Amino acid sequence: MSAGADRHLRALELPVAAAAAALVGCTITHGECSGVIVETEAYHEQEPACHAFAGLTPRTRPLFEAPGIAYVYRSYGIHALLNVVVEAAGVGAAVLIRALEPRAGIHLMIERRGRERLTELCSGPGKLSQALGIGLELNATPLLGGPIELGPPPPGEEAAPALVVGGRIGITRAVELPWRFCAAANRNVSRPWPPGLLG
DNA sequence: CATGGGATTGACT
DNA sequence: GTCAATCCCATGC
Repeated sequence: MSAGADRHLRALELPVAAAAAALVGCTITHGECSGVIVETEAYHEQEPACHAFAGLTPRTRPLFEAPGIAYVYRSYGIHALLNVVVEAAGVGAAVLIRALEPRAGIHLMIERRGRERLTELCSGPGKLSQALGIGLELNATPLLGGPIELGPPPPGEEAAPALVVGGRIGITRAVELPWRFCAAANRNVSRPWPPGLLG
């Protein structure tokens, strides 16, 4: 087994921010569609941007379960957002998958999204759920051996990618936490940087 | 039971 | 840059 082939498994054992960083480069597969994770954010019950901050409720229950299951919830009444639950059972923490680089099932992604440009298929948390056909019915399902599969980096891509770290997007509280992790210079992130900004 | 607010996106000025 | 779509759920009466 080559180095890095179990990175997704090790990520599930880490504190949420480290897990979010480690998951960049790993893969998400649903049916015939798959992609490489290029953007994540960490959420933890001890900070107010996290749903689990409100405590254990019917909505947040999956966040408090054992690591390795999906937390899928509806955002703005329209979009399904996919999270990877991490940290020990009883602790509410999860990694939001914000963007993928499409790798397989691209024709089906195009059909579901109604767009053909590769960078418009999975470049956002709502977009990737639509592209992969992930809905609320997959909330709390396992990510190892379940309908959605969290996998290691593709063969030959086991090296940890360079990351850009910053504040999380689209929230109003705890924006100062540096808990957003993007694959540097990847065109599939939800908010690409202007040309040249990365140096 | 009524209300308000989103971990977003796409269309439009 | 602005803004509406749309619905689950936490909260408060």
